[in-house]
Amino acid sequence: MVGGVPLPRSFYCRPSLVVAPELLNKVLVAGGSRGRIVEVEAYAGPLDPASHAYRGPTARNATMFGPPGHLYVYFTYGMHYCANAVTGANADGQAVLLRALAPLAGLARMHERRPAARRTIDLASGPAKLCQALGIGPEHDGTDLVRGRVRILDDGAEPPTTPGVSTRIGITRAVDRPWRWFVPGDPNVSR
DNA sequence: TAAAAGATCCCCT
DNA sequence: GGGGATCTTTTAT
Repeated sequence: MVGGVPLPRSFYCRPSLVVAPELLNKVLVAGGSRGRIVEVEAYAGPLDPASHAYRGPTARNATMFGPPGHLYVYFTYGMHYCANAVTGANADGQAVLLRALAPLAGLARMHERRPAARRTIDLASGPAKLCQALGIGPEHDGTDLVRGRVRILDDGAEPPTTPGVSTRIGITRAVDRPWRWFVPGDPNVSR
C-alpha cells in the first residue's frame, strides 16, 4: 500500500528505549504533509533526569503520563514546539522525541509554514523545525497517533539494520546516555 | 515572589 | 562558530 497504515497501539506499548530505534523510517503525517522519521531520542520516564517526566506528573507533562500512542507537544525556548510519541505502559511517563524528518510529500505546504527554510534540507531537520513544517502546535498535544489528525504510518520501510547512535542533544543532565538514534547518512539528520 | 533554565533556531561574522 | 531572541515552567529564596 502506497500511503501506509497507522502503527498499532501495541507498537507504542513498549519501553521508549525499544520503540525509539524502531520509529526510524516510519512516516509522520500532519497538516497535509508527510515526512520519514530519520532521527529520534528516547526519554525513559521519571527515573531519567533529562526527561520532562523526572519528578513525576505536572500540568505540562500530563500527556506523557497518559495512554501510549498519543502525541506529547511541549513549548520551549519561548518560541518553539517539539513533538514526542508517548510509549510504555499507561502512565509510564515515557516518550520518544521526534528530531528530524526527510520530507516526502506536501513540500509546498511545508515551505509556506517555514519561510526561513531555503532548501528541502532546512524544512524538518530539527525537532522544532518539523513541528513548524507540519503545522504541529499546542492544539495537537494529546492527539491519538493511531486515529487522530497526527499519525505515524508504516509504509513497509524497515528501520536501518545498523542505526547511528549517540548521546542526546541539548540536555544538561544524564548527558552520557546513548539514547539518540538516526538514519546514517541522511542529510536531514540534525547533527 | 523572584530568578534561571530550557529536549531550539536563525542570522551574523 | 557564536550569540541573541523570547516566554513558560520550574526551582530557589
